Amino acid sequence: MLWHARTNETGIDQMNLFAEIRTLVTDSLTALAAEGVLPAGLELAQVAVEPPRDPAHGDMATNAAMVLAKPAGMQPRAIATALAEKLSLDPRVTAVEVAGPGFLNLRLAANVWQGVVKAALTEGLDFGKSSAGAGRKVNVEFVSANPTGPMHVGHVRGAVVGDALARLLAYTGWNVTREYYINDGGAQVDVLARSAYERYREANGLEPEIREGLYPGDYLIPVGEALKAKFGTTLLDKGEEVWLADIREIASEMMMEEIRGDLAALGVKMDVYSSEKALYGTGQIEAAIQALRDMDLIYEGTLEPPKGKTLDDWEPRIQTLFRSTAHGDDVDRPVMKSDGSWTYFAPDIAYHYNKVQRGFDELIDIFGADHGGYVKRMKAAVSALSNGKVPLDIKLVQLVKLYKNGEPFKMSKRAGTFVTLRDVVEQAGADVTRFMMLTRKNDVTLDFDFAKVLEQSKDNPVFYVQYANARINSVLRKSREAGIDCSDAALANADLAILGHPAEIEMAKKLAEWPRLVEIAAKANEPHRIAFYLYELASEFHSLWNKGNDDTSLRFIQDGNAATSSAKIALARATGVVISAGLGILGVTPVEEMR
RNA sequence: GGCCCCGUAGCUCAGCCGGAUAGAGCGACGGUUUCCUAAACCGUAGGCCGCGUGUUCGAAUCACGCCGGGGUCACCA
Repeated sequence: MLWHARTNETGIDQMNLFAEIRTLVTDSLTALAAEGVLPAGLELAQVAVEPPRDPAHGDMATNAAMVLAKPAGMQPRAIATALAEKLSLDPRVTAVEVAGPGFLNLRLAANVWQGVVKAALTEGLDFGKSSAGAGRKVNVEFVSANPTGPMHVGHVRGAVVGDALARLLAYTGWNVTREYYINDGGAQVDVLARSAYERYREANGLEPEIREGLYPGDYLIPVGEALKAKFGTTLLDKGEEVWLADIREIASEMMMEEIRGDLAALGVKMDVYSSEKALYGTGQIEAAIQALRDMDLIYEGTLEPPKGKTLDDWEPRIQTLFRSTAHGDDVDRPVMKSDGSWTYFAPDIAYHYNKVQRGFDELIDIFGADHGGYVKRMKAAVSALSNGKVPLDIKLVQLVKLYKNGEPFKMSKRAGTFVTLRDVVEQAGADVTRFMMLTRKNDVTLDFDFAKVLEQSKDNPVFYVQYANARINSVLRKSREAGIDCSDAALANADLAILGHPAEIEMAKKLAEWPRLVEIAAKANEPHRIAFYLYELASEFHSLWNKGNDDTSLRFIQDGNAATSSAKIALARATGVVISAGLGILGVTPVEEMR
């Protein structure tokens, strides 16, 4: 067999064709150096093996000759010619040509592509998995919504992006922790408590006074009932100094219960919930600040007013500041208010310090785009507290614009058009919602049209991908009815050399991109790339399917020819495997039928 | 004013760890159903990749400077 899957150190079979061919190229270059054709000790890091944009240029292209020309002190063409000769000795390579300024274009044997189909069938959902993460620990913090109410549509995107990223990293060998930071230490939970208190009065038959600045939502009515059940009427005539702390506790816990339910409805399960409030009184904040102080990064000082922005109430005041400018920030940031209490930043520093101390090799935060101004100081803090050893990547997730039938849909608490996560999931379904949330890069705003996401047409990428999977399952169903063994093991042993039609080879080539795509997406922390790939994969499949209309030899089921059928069904099933693996990373359930 | 993000086809957006003639969907126009699900497919038309300079063998991609849009900016979280 010319092609065989490689087993890496973690025991996961992987077959990344691009990586394999790159190894072939670098091995060949090393051999040329040993033969004295090339100088010894060339740096090969810049050597890339990629699919050429134009398929007419072949299956793989490498820039090796151009990258090495200068360090080797040779003409690109000379290197290219020597390398081409070496590469053409490999049985996987059927043609090598020097092109353009010095590209080497490779064409690969059909059985290489057929081998990809086999690999997908034997490896199943592990096809494309990698050990790039090498078991390193990564913490993905996302959602972290205030525990003051149910999650609304604005939180959905962050939840989906965070969860899909976590799945993607797990798929690539990282040891992932999903974490939610509960913002329960600030004034907003006092507001929650006061709002809940009014609902408590209401539960006792009094008229609630939902003053300006309190949370008016109905979702606090059950909290009022619960408070009545617990306290009866005992708190009715008491001031908040008596009840505030208790009610804050109870109400925020109930809200977190609500939020956990919201996340579950979306299919998101956190590994760890960390509480901001729990950091107070434990000395953790003080310890984190002290650690910074020990590095001479904390000082008492006065900030300049922001230039170009008029603050009528600006007055210089002495505050405790973090010298974040020493780690790339634009101005130093206050960690303590002038009254001696911590700013929001201080516990967050302690929280991130805690994450560093828990031994994570990398931290990722998913924030809403309105927190953009917070990125540099947080990175500065982590950089300082980890001695620059733990990278923090912060993904800002842009707004979701809601549409109903093409009309913008404004959310307003007052007008009662407050769209909750539950509303979205109930109307669109968790799968559709998740996929749609990943059809844009995180830093671009996303339109979400309730009518469109439920439409069954190509306009709707979720449907389009699911439809391809349904067609594949339809083929498998019919094949089984016809008595063909459609187990993956049986299909993997089919005579795949039958898959020789260009359209079939194209399909296999698309499958071959999957491991590489996963690798790139994980390296960039960009799960949306999976969604885009799946769309392309589905497109390739629909195309092949329709070619069967004109050319019956391209149909998957070939009546009366079991061997041919098995090979073609294997190709369909391999595609289904990759679709399932991809949807799995997005947290979307593949459907078997569209009806 | 500082910082961050965005600017690619009429519209919505991919591509951006530098690679060859820049892609997809929608919309427009023209085709494809005795056939494994036409809920699909195929084709045509449509681009100073915001502008400029630089780095490079090579720039949509990197750097710097502009322009336009959005976000954000000391005791909010």
